[in-house]
Amino acid sequence: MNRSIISGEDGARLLDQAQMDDPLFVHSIARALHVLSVFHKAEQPLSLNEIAEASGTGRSAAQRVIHTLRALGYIERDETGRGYLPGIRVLDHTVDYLRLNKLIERATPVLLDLRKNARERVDLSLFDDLRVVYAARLQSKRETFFATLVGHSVPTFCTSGGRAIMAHLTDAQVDDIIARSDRRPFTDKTITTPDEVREMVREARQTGYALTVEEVLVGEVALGVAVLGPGGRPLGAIHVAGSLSEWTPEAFCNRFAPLAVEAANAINRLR
Amino acid sequence: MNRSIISGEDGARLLDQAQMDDPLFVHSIARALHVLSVFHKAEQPLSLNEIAEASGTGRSAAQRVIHTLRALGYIERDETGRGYLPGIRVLDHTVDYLRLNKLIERATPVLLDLRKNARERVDLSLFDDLRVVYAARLQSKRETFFATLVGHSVPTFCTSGGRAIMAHLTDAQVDDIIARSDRRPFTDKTITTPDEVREMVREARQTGYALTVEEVLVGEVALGVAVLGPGGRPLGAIHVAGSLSEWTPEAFCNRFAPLAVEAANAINRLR
DNA sequence: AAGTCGGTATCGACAGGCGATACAGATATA
DNA sequence: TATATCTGTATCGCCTGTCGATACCGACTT
Repeated sequence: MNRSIISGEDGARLLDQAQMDDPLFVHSIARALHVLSVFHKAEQPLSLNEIAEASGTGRSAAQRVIHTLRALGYIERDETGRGYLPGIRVLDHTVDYLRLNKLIERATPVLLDLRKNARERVDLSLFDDLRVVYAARLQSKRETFFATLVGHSVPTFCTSGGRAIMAHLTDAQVDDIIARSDRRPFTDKTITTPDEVREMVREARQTGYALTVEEVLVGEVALGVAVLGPGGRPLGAIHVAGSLSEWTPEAFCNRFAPLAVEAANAINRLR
Repeated sequence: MNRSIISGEDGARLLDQAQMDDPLFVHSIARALHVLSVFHKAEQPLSLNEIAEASGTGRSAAQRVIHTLRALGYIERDETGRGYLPGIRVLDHTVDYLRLNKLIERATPVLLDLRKNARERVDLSLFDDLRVVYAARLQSKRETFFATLVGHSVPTFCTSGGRAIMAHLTDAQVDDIIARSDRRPFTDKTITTPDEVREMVREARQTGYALTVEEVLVGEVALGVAVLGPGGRPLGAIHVAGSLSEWTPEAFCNRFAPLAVEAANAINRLR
């Protein structure tokens, strides 16, 4: 049974025991955000009871949290039908994050230029440990709903950008990421064995880019190149994604690898 | 002095007296989210003291809130230089909001199709009282950084989409929105007087769309059509935006008004 | 050194959030 | 119609977890 792409990576980091007895840690904040995070696994509006159960919070606490988040605009009622949904207010923080992120700012013009030349979908993803998060998405002609979503995250180990990023980490760090990752496959082609992933990373170290074929989405070929920060540390990656109905993996690679590598270099130089 | 587009509309709704003595209202949540909202007015990383001052929270409380939000990934340190920034974790909620919003889901394919035909920038904005919030952005060839930001918000009264939305409200509601809006101009062409705005809304009621020329961005012409929900209530709008270097307002209107109206109808029918 | 600013840590008091419980309306099952 | 099970909402006293004050440490400036 393959994994659904819909729910994506679970961003909910379970609160470890460590911060349970951190005197500076404000638990009510964690509870509230944990309640809001429950929607990450949801595929429809959630009722009070569902939220309470899914978040492990009691009914009473969940009620008060929802009440508060609703008053602040972070949760809304589903207009048609019953239940709650995330509120539009979360988008205020989205734009704050995107706006204030220096990498996104300096990458955007380069990406727009790349998309103009490539005429395929171009994305910028940000490295976040076990996952990469799409922060900018420039569509091509025909796309799916999910290919337009900012904030969508996918595992580092099985994406082109993630492998290009790992190519700039030490072997120990790569092994660590692979070991801690949930490596359930998305498609029949998802490469999940540690050895194979390591091999892909080694290849990426040679060529300067990583190519994945149908590892996350059937019919999709994607090419990723890492974007670097101070000290050569990888901060994210740029992706070019196309359809196997139009390209063989080899042709795709020949056509876009130089463009993408050049774009990544341009971004790195802007530092 | 014209208003900067950078900071956008201030999404921070001040907590009224009403919820001060609401027994269900959890104040620590409000405080935390208020601290996070401080970045809405920021244009660079903020220090602890700046956050404390800007949020009106004391140093101690701000410290604990920041500490907690940082542990959860909602705030990060600026790697180069000092201070704090919003954390990547906020994008998890972004994707939850976008994913679970039925309007966005059913509008996306239509928008992608519209952009394919129009070959200009196409946006979907959502109606949120005094402002409209961009929820989907499909770029054209050359764009600016800000034109790619999901979550960016602009005032209802002076945008094409906002006026198209107001055309579906009662006169009383329109007057209310105009009266409560911060009507400082963005450019020299921003129409700010209540009478003129009302006149534009009346026009939009006639034609079924609204056109704005350089009211938010110099050199930009934008056309908006409302998207409706149950009972004919406007939920948002689709926009087509182009450059005055390529189009006269009339030509732009003749070319794209039919396309945009048709697209909006298609979205409404999908209900 | 003396001053400022950034970030961190400690601690006792008391407000404010916690859980339990109850209530009301809608939809379902018999 | 009665009964059950969902919704969402409201009340209240106890006790815990958060608050503000204050102190501390290091990095820059002057």
